[in-house]
Amino acid sequence: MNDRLQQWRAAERLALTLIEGGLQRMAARTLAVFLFTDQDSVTAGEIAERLEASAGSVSGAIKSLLTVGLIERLPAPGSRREHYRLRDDAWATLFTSQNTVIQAMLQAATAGIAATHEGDPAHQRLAQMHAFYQFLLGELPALLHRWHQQTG
Amino acid sequence: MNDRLQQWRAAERLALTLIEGGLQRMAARTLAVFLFTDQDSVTAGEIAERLEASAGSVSGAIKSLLTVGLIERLPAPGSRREHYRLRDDAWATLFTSQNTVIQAMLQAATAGIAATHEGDPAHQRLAQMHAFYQFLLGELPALLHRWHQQTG
DNA sequence: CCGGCTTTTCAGAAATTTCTGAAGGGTCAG
DNA sequence: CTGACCCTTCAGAAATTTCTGAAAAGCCGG
Repeated sequence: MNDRLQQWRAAERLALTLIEGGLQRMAARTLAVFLFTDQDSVTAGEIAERLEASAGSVSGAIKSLLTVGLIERLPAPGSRREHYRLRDDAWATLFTSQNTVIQAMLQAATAGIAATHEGDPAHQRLAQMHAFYQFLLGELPALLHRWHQQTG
Repeated sequence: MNDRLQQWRAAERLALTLIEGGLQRMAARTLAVFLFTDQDSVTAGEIAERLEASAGSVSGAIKSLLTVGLIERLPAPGSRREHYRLRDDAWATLFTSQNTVIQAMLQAATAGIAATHEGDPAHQRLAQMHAFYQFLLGELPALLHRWHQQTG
């Protein structure tokens, strides 16, 4: 029946999922708009209207999405308003942004290893942690490579 | 010099990293204790003392760590207190717990695809999203398999 | 079965995160 | 140069998350 309603529901559900995945609330809702819009690009004002949110919070959300690299600002098409759209490799980017977490884990493990003595149980546990994240860090580039090849 | 101080600092830093990774504050600090303790297992009371936190919050943290499968309750060694320790495959488990997020992403994308028409830009974007997470979901089992092989 | 020691539960407090609304800045048309 | 429009910034408000403290429940030794 009502396609619009269906889409609105799907968009809201997706936003909730994105929040689960670690995005901030308004950033997640904004990203959902970028996904579900029928236009090629949208402006901050359009997002605010669609989400019934203040211009301020939308501005903040856009800023964070830009920083992470999920959306991009389009070369101004002669209009006064800035246009944005979802980047092509947005999902891979979102996934990759966890690499920083992995690196942080590695560093934390390394620091812990340095602070403990060889034989300590803590030392061993930290070594295991280090090994796992080292492994992960090594695997991810190849994983993303396979993805890019597949879409080729 | 002061090993204890070094270890305490490393533990706190690791807790902060874990929080970045998505854990709740107290759960992260508790996990850090499990990593850095020199004992084989610890009790809730010991954790509360070390973190200078209330027994209540420690109880909540332990509960959540148990649920995610990062720690395990040990068969009572004749004592009145429950003993817990870090599970061997804790880190792989922590990583795997993101699979649920991936599955949720897939479902959200599927719902969106169903709610849009074939030619729509939104339809295409959702299809791309779906493809990526489908790919990821397919890769992860093999990744974890390689990890388990490597450790032997 | 009782007493003491632990842990769990939960309502309220504290802290943190997130949103809004208004002021300010930038840009383009005229 | 001016006016209109839109976006950004930021202090304060609102909402959510997280912690605590006290009460209650569980468990073991005696």
